[in-house]
Amino acid sequence: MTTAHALGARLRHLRKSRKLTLSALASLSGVAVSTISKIENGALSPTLDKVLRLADGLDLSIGQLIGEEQIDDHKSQPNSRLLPARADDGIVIDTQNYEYRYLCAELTNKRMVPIHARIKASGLQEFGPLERHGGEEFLIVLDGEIAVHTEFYAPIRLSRGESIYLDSTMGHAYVSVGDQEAEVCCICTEPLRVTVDGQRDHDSI
Amino acid sequence: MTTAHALGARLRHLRKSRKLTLSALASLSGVAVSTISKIENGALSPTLDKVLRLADGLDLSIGQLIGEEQIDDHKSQPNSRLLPARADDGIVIDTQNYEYRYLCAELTNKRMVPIHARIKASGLQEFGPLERHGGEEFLIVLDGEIAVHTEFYAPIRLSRGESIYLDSTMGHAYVSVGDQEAEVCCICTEPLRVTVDGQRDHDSI
DNA sequence: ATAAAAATTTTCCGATACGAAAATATTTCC
DNA sequence: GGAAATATTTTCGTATCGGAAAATTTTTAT
Repeated sequence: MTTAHALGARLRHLRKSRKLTLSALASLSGVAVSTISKIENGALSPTLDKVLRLADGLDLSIGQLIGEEQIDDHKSQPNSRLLPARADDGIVIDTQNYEYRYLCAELTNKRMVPIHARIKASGLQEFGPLERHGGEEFLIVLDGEIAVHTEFYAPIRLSRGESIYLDSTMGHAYVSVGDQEAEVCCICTEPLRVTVDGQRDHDSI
Repeated sequence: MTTAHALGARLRHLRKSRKLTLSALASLSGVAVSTISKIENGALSPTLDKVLRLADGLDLSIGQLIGEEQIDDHKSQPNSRLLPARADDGIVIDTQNYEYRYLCAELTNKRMVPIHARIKASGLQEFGPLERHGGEEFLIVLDGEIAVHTEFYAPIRLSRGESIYLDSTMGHAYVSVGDQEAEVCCICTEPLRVTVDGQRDHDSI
């Protein structure tokens, strides 16, 4: 079975990368050397019991050992990435309601997605159905004035310098108020495929 | 053994709460009825193989089935929180280098920490040692001009509307350039205890 | 190159997981 | 209450897991 084999390879890799011998891991985990060897070679489909002990010995969660869960470097491994976004940098996506500009898009694997947007729509009927997606978002008005329409709250007006935090799973729409198109900066916790011309085709807000 | 028993109880609870019979779960997971029964009664220490199939049948990750990992509401259960931050809202913290204003602080358990700040320091020597903390941060200049000093990069200047994304584990400092104090909006992925008068005592940037 | 040491794989066998079917318990419906 | 239906547990045989020790392979040292 492919899963068993995958686990074997994974376990071996994790053990080797920590420079542990079979017997070292055996004493850390309380699983016999021969058993670990067989697991690594896919000659055995281990009981949960053994897998939990191995995960414990390797100081991993079972999800991490199995490969379901990311082995997270965020906390342990200090990164040192940096990327400024100049005035006209960024990937621009133009939609009915917004003109998005993805900031710092060259920096991948970010935990936040910062977006600069011009808000073109100025009324809910013009906007269409509320948007919804995973995660949370924070928005601050850089210029102009906007109204925030949501599924469960009365509309809220925000002017320059004001901001809002909301759960993106709740339907929401930002529309400009007044004559000028408002500018905002929006930071999302999860990327989303945005609809352009009814087709989802861009990593987006 | 307590672990086996715990898994049994957990599995039974999860199955019942979904109103599944043993045979229903059996056909969902491909594990025999008798085996599931024995696992639930702690009469058996199942192989990883079976546990993975059960997790799959219950539409859970193995971590969630085992109880190591939270059964997470973030993704499945849409929240609907919302909080606007008005011009003079927010918790203000005054330090040597910055005057912080925590936005939307009443909304707890956020995945991002938005902060409005006035940058008081205007030179590195005035600033003191670089700051560092966990997570990542995104900063956009609302007014004025700043210089970004970091541990590993040459200083970077940003003026109004420009922004930067960086790993907060890298030493960093923002200082105002020119005569006026710059205003910025900074969003962090992790709260940090900030030092005031040399004592860490506030949840902060 | 050879011996010694260390690491890994294989062998062997007792213990146990697993599934089919039988036995028992529980629920449903007159 | 009793019969039928449904759900769960138990039984039992086979397959396989798991550990100790033997056999093999790899590494280290001289």
